[in-house]
Amino acid sequence: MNESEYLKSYDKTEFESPIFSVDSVLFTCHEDSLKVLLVERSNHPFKGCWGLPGGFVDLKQDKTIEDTALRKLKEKAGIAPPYMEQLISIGNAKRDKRGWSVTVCYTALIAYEDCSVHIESVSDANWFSIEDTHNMKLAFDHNLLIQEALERLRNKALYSIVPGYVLPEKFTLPELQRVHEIILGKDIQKKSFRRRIEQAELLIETGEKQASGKRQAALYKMKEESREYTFLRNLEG
Amino acid sequence: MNESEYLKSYDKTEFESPIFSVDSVLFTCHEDSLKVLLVERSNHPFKGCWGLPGGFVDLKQDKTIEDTALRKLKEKAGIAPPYMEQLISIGNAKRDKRGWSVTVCYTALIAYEDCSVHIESVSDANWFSIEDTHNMKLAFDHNLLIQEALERLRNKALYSIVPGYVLPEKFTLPELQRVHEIILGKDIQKKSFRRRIEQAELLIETGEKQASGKRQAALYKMKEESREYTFLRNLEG
DNA sequence: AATTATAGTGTCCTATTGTCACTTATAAGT
DNA sequence: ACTTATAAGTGACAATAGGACACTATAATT
Repeated sequence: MNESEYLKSYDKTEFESPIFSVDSVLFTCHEDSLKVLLVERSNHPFKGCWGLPGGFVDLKQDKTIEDTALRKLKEKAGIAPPYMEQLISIGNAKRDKRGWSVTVCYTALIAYEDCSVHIESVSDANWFSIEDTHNMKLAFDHNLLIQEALERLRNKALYSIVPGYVLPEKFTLPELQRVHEIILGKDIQKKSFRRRIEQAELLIETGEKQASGKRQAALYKMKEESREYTFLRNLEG
Repeated sequence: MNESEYLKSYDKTEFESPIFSVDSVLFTCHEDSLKVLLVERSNHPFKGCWGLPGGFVDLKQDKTIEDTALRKLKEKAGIAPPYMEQLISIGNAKRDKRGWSVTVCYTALIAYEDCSVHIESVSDANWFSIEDTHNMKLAFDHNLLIQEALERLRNKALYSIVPGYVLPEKFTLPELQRVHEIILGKDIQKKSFRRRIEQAELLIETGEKQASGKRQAALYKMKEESREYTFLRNLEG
């Protein structure tokens, strides 16, 4: 049998395969607290429970699993997040009562301001403080996924400025530092923080200033390279 | 409809779902060269091509996707590797001619000596130098997966001693350093390398010495914690 | 015993972060 | 207009850990 004959005769329903879904842990920062987007499930299983935004691949619409994650995020948050990264996949016989199930989970970051209007308009989606989710029994193993995402984000805060993607396009260095401090749960030396960002030339100074507080802080934008950049040396964890 | 009624009526074949598979990039080090285990495919698609060891989940046998990866690796390498870590998942409409397909890919490390006998006994599996795989057209997107795994392994070599899992249980510091040098493709300062391992107390000195070469090197074992440990500061990439 | 190659150490240099006091800019109150 | 309070941003030195490289130690070979 040659390949084209094989492909014609191939029936993918012949072997039982796992249920496959895609989920996302979407973080933002608001009022000095790290938040995660949760969605109230309208269907079984875990009907009425809160869980991560996600769902099944639409084989017609989605070209990649990232498309699936983005499509589901856009439904709930209104826009595509400026930062998204694959976190982990979990697959086992127990996580879903319907049967053997696999999820690919993404981590994403977005500015609160960029989606607050949409989220407030959607009745079944809401931001929750990370600490609050620890006391909630979320759908499936979504508590675990949030925990994994949080650990990854904390690591990122130590050796990159990726956490900055929870801020609007233009932001100040004190704002960026505060985001890192919230994620790490501890204060950072202002000088250390600024110095490494300056040396690595990770930000573009817009020339504008933020008109708030006392002395006005300079506004910066992310460089595209900052997405990938990792410092040679971590901030001390 | 309550949950148990829902579960009874649930038919997972109702919605088309992607083909789902699990693959592994198994590395070892031998004769001053980084090797990867490849398997010659006996079935379509890519019949006759070399590809990564992997396959479909056996819903009866496998409890988790890691079980699937391990089962397939054991078939080809004879034993379970001492280090395994999830690398990435790739899922899209194009990677498999049979249809929309997802793979979860693992990276694993093993000592050459621990599986050479088995691999030599298996006709369809073999070690290939990383450089050689670059000139081979592997099945599916397996060239890409190897590339991703290699980048991850290089990173690990900069901030951990995880690459040591390509050595037998007991090994010398010069051997470990050589492994890192092979992976990084550049020499490392002996003193720097030894110092950081000593300071972090990552290895157990067995008290034995290796009887080869001129001066005999001390033999060490991995500590279980070394699997997770990351240095605060990288070796210079 | 001398030679040689590899294992392992001592020491100084360098780069980056930690610490913290200091200066600068702006809003608000007098 | 001047003062004051507060947050932004800088200067300077200490501490830490890797880079460089010469040195010593140990075993096999001659």
